[in-house]
Amino acid sequence: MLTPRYLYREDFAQFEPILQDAPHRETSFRPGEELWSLDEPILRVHYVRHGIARTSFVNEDGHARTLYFHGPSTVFPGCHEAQFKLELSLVTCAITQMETWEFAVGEFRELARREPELMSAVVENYARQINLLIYESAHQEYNSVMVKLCNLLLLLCQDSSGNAVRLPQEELADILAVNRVNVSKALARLREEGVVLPHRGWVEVLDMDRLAAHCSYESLP
Amino acid sequence: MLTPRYLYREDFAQFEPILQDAPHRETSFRPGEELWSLDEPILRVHYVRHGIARTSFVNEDGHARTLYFHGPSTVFPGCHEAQFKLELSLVTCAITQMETWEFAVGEFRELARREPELMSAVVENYARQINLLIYESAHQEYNSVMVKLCNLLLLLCQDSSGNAVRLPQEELADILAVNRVNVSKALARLREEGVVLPHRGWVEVLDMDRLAAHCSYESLP
DNA sequence: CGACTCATTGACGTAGCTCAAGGTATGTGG
DNA sequence: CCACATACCTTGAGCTACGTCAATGAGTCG
Repeated sequence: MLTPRYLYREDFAQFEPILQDAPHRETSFRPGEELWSLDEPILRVHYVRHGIARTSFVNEDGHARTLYFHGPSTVFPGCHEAQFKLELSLVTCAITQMETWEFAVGEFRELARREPELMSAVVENYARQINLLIYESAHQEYNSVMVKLCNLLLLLCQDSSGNAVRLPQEELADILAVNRVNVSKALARLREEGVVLPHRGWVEVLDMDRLAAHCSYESLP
Repeated sequence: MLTPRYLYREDFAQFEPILQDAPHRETSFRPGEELWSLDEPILRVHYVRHGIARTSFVNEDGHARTLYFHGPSTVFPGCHEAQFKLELSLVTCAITQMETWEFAVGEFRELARREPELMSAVVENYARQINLLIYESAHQEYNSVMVKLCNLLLLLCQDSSGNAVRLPQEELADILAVNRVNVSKALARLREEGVVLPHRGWVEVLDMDRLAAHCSYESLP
């Protein structure tokens, strides 16, 4: 039974030889550079060789909500044919140095049709996205900032198999769609309880069990 | 450019002959009957011949959030292999009399692998779900109850190509994850403005243009 | 050292939740 | 056709979690 994941990685590792043989362009991005930008329809697909990118949705007022992170051996944004208005408001931004293989979305789609295994992996990947989004919109929405934050910290620790969440508080707030100040206040309470130790730019989890005790059922493994 | 849709229909109409030939079981459901229930892993796929179902996510505390509606010629929930913990909290319930063809999920998956066109339709369908969920979790979350409600009414009218939303206020509240009382209050304001006329069990939209004026950019066609 | 980003803390206002009481359509059985 | 039960809807009062604003502090880098 799988729990939601914010960081995607390794989902397409087995297809690297196939992808290498298919026509593509080798591209690289510096930290902060955008893989695609606002108002840009989705015409390219990236296979990540190295580095991590963040995809977020930018509202009319400029508020950005982080949706997920893409790590090595992942493909995004996908290969569906329909074009959605909302996709124009998505931004993907390299947060570390990145190397990718870039495909035209139509060619990637044809490749996937010829290779049923690859197509199945695309479906699995979409299913994982749906799972995360249902989790956020149907479950997290009802939780208090405190529970939301604990859920997020727990899931991020599971993603990275460690006890360090290497994101600044503003990033955490953007993932949760809550105010940065309230993230700080919730962390202060958790620090008093001895559950976490906030640092500049990252959060250290001291007591994973007590963190889990704050979490909701859907977030536990 | 497509906007989000809460009601799915006709997406798989062209595959009806293929599906008819594949091994399946003809099933029917009365209004209120559950196609699948809480704590039930997803082992079956339905192709809807007639009627409408509602899928919702049920929280620990019993709060249900409506995710989407499935109408004629749609397939759901899909055919991915991974099993997510969250899926145990999903409930699909017939809201009208329904006739469906039921497939074992594994067999449907094999069928889709043999028929690339069908697999592509599955991908398009997943993409549409992702689009709706991003809309809800990244966009609607920031809006006030008033704007949320107007967005929903507009999109539902587009789904049904009419000016009547045939859902009780409690259903609207469950889609928006807001309180039923606040839906009532927002509708009262819209009634004063002459935009809508609330009835028992449904809402009539009197002035579509002024309704759209309340809506946010992402919700407009 | 100064400039920058990131974090902390407090004061304040308000949107939306909860509770509660009452009103109005719809359906059923006598 | 009326009495009654059952949804569904309306409106108001009170509370609180969270957003906003603002001022200060603390780590990092050139």
